Amino acid sequence: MENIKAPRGVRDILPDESWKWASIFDVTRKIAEDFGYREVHLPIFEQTELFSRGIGETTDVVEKEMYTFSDRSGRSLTLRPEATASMVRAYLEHGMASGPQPSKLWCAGPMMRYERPQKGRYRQFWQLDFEAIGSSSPLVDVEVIALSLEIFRRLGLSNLEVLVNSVGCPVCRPVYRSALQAYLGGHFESLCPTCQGRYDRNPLRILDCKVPTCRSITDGAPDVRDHLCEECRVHFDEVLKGLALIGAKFRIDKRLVRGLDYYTKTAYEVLSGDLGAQNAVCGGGRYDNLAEAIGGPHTPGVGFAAGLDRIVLTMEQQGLGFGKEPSIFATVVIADEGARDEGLRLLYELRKAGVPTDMDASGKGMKAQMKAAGAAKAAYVCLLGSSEVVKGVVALKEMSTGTQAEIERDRIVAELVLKAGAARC
RNA sequence: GUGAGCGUAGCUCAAUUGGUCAGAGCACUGGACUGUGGCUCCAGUGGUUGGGGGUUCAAGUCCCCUCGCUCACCCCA
Repeated sequence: MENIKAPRGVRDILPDESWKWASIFDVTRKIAEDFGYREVHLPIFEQTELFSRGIGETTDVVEKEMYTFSDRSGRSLTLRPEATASMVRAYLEHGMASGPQPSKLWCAGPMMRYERPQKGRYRQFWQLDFEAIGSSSPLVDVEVIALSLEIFRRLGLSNLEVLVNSVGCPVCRPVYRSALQAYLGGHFESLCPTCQGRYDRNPLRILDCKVPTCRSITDGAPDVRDHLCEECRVHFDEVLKGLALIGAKFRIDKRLVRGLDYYTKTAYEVLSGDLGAQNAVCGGGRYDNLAEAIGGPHTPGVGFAAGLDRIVLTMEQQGLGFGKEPSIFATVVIADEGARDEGLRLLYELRKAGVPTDMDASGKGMKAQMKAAGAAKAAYVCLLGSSEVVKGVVALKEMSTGTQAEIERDRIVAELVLKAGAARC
């Protein structure tokens, strides 16, 4: 066990941090209920084809970021790099189309991508994933976006930017693509090398380039909105109208394109101003062709994924609170060995009664036990020595004030249950 | 995959031009206060200075390699 460390790009979420994560899950779970989304737990590995066909063979994720391996029977499996494809797979596999539509589902869990780690980017990262599958209504797009914004609102996040765009559909995207290529062709020599490479493979990505010269070229590029087909144009307008109606703050960004092939129509992103270069805290959109791509019937869907690691980073950066950190409520302190048995009994009576209680197990001196109680931020100490045991009492010390009083042994549990209950409110 | 910066006790960091430089604070454990925490004081545990090689009388301190971390490109949550 010497020198074995966690693999590159993964990390341990330790107690000082994990309780913050738990509080975010609490908030998320409540919002899911408020919006009518039900939780599912999905496998963290799937057949490789699910992702290669669903996300798109030529995407970066599939080409170079997947953890793919064969199991002992030779099947090719892949650690999930995202959840949407799994969600749609589960929807199809369990015939959810026969239930009320759309199926509104969510899940939370780790995703794995083989990338170079940097601020806000890990090889195993956590996402909150919400999907509404089985409806093509723009109101569902609105709901999904609104849900993500509600999460950030309740967590108290500020300095966020919401970008919305439409990436069209198989009917109009090729038209726009050609128009874009025609325009960019005139500036080909001025584009950066990577963009020149993107020109044929994925010209839409050039809109996203950060190189200043590319940006100034694309400033004058044709706008997707002028090339959407009737259906996509109407859909986009409805989404924008719906967002405006519910008072969502957002900006239309014609440069917004998504890296995954399955997106159609609505694409959106939420950016945090308090992260590094990896500033997307949430991204999503509509994927009406995903189900077919993985072998199912045509099934529209829309959803988003929010990055938990990045949410936590942003919240810490903004100095936001995470609710109350759990701590022990009472500590049983033994003054001498003659009280140890009684102390043990009291410890478990309190625990059974639901009072978070601890007690030293290693035979430390009383002073050390008191110190530990203080360090654990216990609100009360139940002090037991031989004399207390004989008298049938417990010396109850309130740590914040230092005051101490003797309570009858048979009343102590009820007393602490009461105090603990009051402390929770 | 590419580039830059950095790697000294659990944590945060010291160590003049290579020469008692392997230290401090915090944390932890114990003690001063033999039945009482948060303050103070004292002591102790803890490092083959990421690893390997080289230069030198002498290297955390210079050179090379390697591993790792961080940030950025790329891409995205």
